[in-house]
Amino acid sequence: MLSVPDQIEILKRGIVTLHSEKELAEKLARGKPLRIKLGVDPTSPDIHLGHAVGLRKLKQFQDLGHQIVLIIGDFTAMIGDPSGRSTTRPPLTYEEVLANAKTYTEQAFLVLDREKTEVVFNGSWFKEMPFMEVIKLNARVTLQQMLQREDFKNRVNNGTEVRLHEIQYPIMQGWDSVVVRSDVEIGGSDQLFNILVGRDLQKEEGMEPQVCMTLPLLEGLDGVKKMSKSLGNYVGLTDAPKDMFGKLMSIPDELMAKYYLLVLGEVMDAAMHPMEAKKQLAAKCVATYHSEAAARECREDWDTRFSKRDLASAELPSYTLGERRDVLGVVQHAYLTAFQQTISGGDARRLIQGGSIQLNGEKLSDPKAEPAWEAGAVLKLDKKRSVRLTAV
RNA sequence: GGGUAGGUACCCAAGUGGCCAACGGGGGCAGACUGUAAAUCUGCUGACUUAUGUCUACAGUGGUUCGAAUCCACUCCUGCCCA
Repeated sequence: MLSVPDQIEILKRGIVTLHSEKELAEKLARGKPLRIKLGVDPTSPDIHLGHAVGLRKLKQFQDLGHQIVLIIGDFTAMIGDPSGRSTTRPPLTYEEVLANAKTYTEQAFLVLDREKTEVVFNGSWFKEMPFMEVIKLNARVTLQQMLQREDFKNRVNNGTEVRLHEIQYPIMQGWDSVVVRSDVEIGGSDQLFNILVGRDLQKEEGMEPQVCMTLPLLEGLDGVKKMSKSLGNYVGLTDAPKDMFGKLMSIPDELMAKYYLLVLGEVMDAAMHPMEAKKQLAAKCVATYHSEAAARECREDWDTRFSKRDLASAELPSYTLGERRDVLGVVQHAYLTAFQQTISGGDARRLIQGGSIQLNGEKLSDPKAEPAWEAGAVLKLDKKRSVRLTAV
């Protein structure tokens, strides 16, 4: 095992807060593997790069020989973490949560070492908890403490509802720490309050409080809001290589340095042309979650399609005409067969009239026209998607 | 429990009998411009193979009316004040 200062040096990289470095040093100094907790709520089936920030930190701990405890919040997911939210989360059924949990852990192991990770479901202790215990737990936290939280405070002030189950969330997350006897808990910076509740509860149970470590939140593709599935501004770990590459290319320039740091754990070369820097970011990310080969392919594909604007020689999904020959029908059919996406006639019409639909570079702006479709021709559907006609 | 203000499209929000598929903003999509992005400008943003057309939609159910998001009744839901 590395020396304490060396470990701390690695672990402190890229974090926002650490309560406290002294406590962490003391724990590390004992020379025994620490129990590192990260709780994730399977509210959606996919993990994205935002979640991966925490997982990468865990991996560092894991590589240093510590024990990772990944808590799957099957129970807390049904409440939904109110952190940073301005409205109550829509409830999920338990079946949905379990299904999500399954794919979730699979994806977490794209980053973590499966063999060395302890995975527990918090439903295993909350599901059967007697109401008496719930009351006791609740007695330990005051309403005033809860209302200090920015998100609750804002909601109260704005007259938006705050449901009582939502204020249970921090208590439950804190209790998780007691149950798994964590030495360190990791979370996004919005988790600070919740993690600190865990410290309080541990102290009350006569345990040594966990060290609290928070990480920056990764902004999503829009560059402003936190990356999240519900906002649709995320890059999924299992996104197809080309999607992953394309999405990363669409992030605002200002965000690149942060992505380099949090997604790749690297420092961006500020001297590099932004375009090149972004391509490398995208390629490295694809290489991490897919393969080097895939990364190279994506990059070449990107260069042909966008940098050289040479759709003709790019590799595109092939598309075979259906019954209908008019532009409107073909567009709808192409979306459906090549991308499994149903678009309404209205949407198709809007794309056509907006000039998005192009056949070999020529705009097809009349929905009812029946142009001469030829095998090998390139039909552009929208910014990112084109198809190549096969048989006619 | 009492009083009171409300519930309009993805979100905020206007509209208070016909001119309403519903102003405006945000968001989203597309085009031009680019470096892919940002910024800017433009168009679009309920569904139906554009139709002076039909259907579905202004919390829900019923009603009044030639005609309702708009009026009435009841129901459900939320905020605020009081208990």
